Amino acid sequence: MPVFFHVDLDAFFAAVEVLDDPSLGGKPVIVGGSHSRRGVVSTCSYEARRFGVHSAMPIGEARRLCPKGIFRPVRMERYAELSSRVMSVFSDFTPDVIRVSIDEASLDMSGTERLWGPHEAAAATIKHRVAADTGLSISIGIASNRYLAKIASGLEKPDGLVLVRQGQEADFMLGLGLDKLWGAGPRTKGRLAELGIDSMATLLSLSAATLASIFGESGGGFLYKVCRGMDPGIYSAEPKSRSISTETTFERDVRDRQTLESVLLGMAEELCARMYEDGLSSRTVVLKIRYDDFETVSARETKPGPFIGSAGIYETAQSLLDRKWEGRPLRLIGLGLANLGVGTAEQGNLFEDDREKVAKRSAAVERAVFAASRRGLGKITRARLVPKPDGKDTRQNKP
DNA sequence: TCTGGGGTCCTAGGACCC
DNA sequence: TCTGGGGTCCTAGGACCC
Repeated sequence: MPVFFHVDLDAFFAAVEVLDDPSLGGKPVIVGGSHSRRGVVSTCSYEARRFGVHSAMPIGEARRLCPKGIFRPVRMERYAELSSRVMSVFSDFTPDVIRVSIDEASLDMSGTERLWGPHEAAAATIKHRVAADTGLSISIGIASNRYLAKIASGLEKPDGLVLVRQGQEADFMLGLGLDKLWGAGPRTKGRLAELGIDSMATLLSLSAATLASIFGESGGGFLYKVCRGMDPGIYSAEPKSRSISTETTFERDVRDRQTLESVLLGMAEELCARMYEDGLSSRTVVLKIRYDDFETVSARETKPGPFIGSAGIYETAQSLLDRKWEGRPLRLIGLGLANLGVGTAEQGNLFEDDREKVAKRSAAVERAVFAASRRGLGKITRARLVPKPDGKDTRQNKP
């Protein structure tokens, strides 16, 4: 019998802040936004949630709702470190651990009763181990498929443990409100409400064909399965495409081309370095801009062959900016690489003309520079990225 | 009180080829 | 002269998640 545990760290970022500063225990801790005017809440403690604060809420609103809240910036490296320790605990219980996000994992615990006893006992053991090794608290959902386990893990947070018994999958879903459906966001829920579908039972009464006609083949199929307690296959496959991206929201809107270009140049270099580190290559650049009225536009360009070095990425970004930007003030700019594949550009089938030889040589130099800066041999950067002595660096969270 | 950053997947339409 | 599907690649936008 297949059995999956879904494990979710409770208020993870806020819990780490309390762990590292125990005087925060029992207080409304709100992580996010750093010092930015335009930040949002990333995670907050359960004490803060009692004031109505929640994830993705603008920091200003959180401050208004919870004036005595303790606001902390995001320390992603520290969270990543603890996340790794927690994940390694999970690996002691089963070799099949899917790390879903920094604070969640899906464990295939099928056939582990001999080793760890009944599932609820095993879950309790995992909780103890995580608490002993890291001081953190987790919630666990247990079910015969990953989707139900995921739902179950969220029902009794914090420190929750919910088991969906074999054969009870459909009944379990029937007992839940539509608000508990994972994978149906505000848009889908709104559409369901419009159609008068206000309960799991009503949703269950609709045929697969009806659902597909309303929500499309994929969305309809998802809803059809999920309300029956069947696995829609949320974490099953390897990701089809990989992409990496970076974006920044300016402290104040920007309409100066020079500023935008220097931000793009820094982004091109950062993305290029990440791509090399992961041993990937890409032929597609994606530019994203958001105007002051929040209108968001993207543009992409795919080249016949992979990018070699950051120069080509930067040049493509510039031409995309030419094509898309209307010159109105921007609140955000972002750059990404899509269609990432394994293998460095050198291994791709490229024409060996002279220009490319030169490009390769400069890419090799660039890689050496990235490697050197990773080893801490001083910060090497292009002159254009150094803030002018009199000017302000408008980039946020970028020292 | 305005709305972060990093991802994945889906859809619809166009281009191009057979 | 007009009309077909099917397949693949690409683009832009949107939904959703943590």
